[in-house]
Amino acid sequence: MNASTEPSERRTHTEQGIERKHQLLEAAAVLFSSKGYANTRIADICAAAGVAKGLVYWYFPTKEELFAELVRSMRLQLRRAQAAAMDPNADPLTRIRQGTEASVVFMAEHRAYFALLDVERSQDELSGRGSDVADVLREGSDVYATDVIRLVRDAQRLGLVPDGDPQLYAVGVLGVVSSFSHALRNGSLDVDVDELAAFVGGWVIRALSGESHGS
Amino acid sequence: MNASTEPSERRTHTEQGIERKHQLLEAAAVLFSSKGYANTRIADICAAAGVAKGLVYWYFPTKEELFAELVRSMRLQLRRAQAAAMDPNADPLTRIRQGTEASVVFMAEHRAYFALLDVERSQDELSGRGSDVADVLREGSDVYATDVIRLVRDAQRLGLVPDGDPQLYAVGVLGVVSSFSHALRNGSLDVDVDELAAFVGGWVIRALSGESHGS
DNA sequence: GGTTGCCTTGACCCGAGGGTCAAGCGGGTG
DNA sequence: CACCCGCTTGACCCTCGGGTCAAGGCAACC
Repeated sequence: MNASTEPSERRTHTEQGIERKHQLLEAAAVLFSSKGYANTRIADICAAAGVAKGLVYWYFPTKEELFAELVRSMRLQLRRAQAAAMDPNADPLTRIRQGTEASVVFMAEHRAYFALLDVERSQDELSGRGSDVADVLREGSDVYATDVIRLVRDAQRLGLVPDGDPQLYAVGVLGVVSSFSHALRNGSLDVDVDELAAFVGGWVIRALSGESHGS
Repeated sequence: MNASTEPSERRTHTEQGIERKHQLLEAAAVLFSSKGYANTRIADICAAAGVAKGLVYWYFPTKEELFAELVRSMRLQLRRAQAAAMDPNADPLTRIRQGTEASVVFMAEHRAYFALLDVERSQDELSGRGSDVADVLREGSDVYATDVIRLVRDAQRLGLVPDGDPQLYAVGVLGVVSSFSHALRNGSLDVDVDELAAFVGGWVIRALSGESHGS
């Protein structure tokens, strides 16, 4: 009922072992995001990585846990990218725009992988019932929400955003990023990445404030 | 490779048969949208509808086709709701807002069922490979897109929306509706429906024009 | 050379679940 | 009454795929 998150019964890996694990995660990421979780067989992952099927279970307890690890890792990277992009001295609205643009760029650069985070929408797909994974996903998506909610509150306090439920604004902000991510992936959206990021940033700012803010 | 869309080999149904078919669709809708497509067993649907398992295959060739029929039906209803809400004499921007608000209301009223349309995002889940269903989904989501794109173009021509790729605007509009739909379903979003609709309508208008338009 | 422990293999197991089928039921029609 | 046909059943089949396992390598260290 636990294992994996951190302690208990953890295997020790050599240099080579760690690398092999990354290979598997890499292969899994590509397949999951192109064919979807359900349509990706353990055997596919192994074939892609060029190893035998049993090996997966040396590194991961279950398919779900392998997936969860991928999601955690992607999320960590994304948050780092966001944090790096947000100027701590800027006003909340600007910070939201910076975070949004960073998300778009990140998602474009990691197209394949980013699809995984999109799964948070269809969590239901995974949670047959209280699988540990379901928790990981839920708790994870909340992180972004609370972040944005806080920024929106700050912005409202400064009069940059009109009054209204901050949660609603947050849903809008997160949703639009997710939408463009999705559209960019399976879509006929062949625009320049920076252009797209700017567009989305502008979209969010206009939606939040009703005014176009300069870059 | 065809069957079902219309012709060939179609069974004739009695009054009772049609009703039974609706029962099955109803049960399937509830289960699919609460547990997801992959986690819903044919057996579950039958249990919920109180019939034997074999009966499903009297009315539907496969599980996928049953699903596709649900999606088609939901989409039809939604488009009707949108069309009814849009004033043919209003300006394009207003029409977009009306369509958006209608979508939100529709989605709130059909919470459970609407989840199915959300699946269009995770089409990949279904399309193990060129399954007919994948086509139905793709082609279907395009309908909304082209509609919105046309309206955006009109609005731009009238100077109501700044220049820029109409497709990008369309993705934003459709995405935000989908996002709020999703948030409302599995979410802590317990706001009044009309209030939410108004919020989303306003959001879209601001994002499109940079100005708040009155209701 | 032996031993310990990380790593790798591929054949195997087994439950789940989509789909089939032969049989039966009941109402309408000739 | 006999027949057809739409409808209903539930046992059965069979594939697919996640997960297991016993049997090896191959280092490094003693």
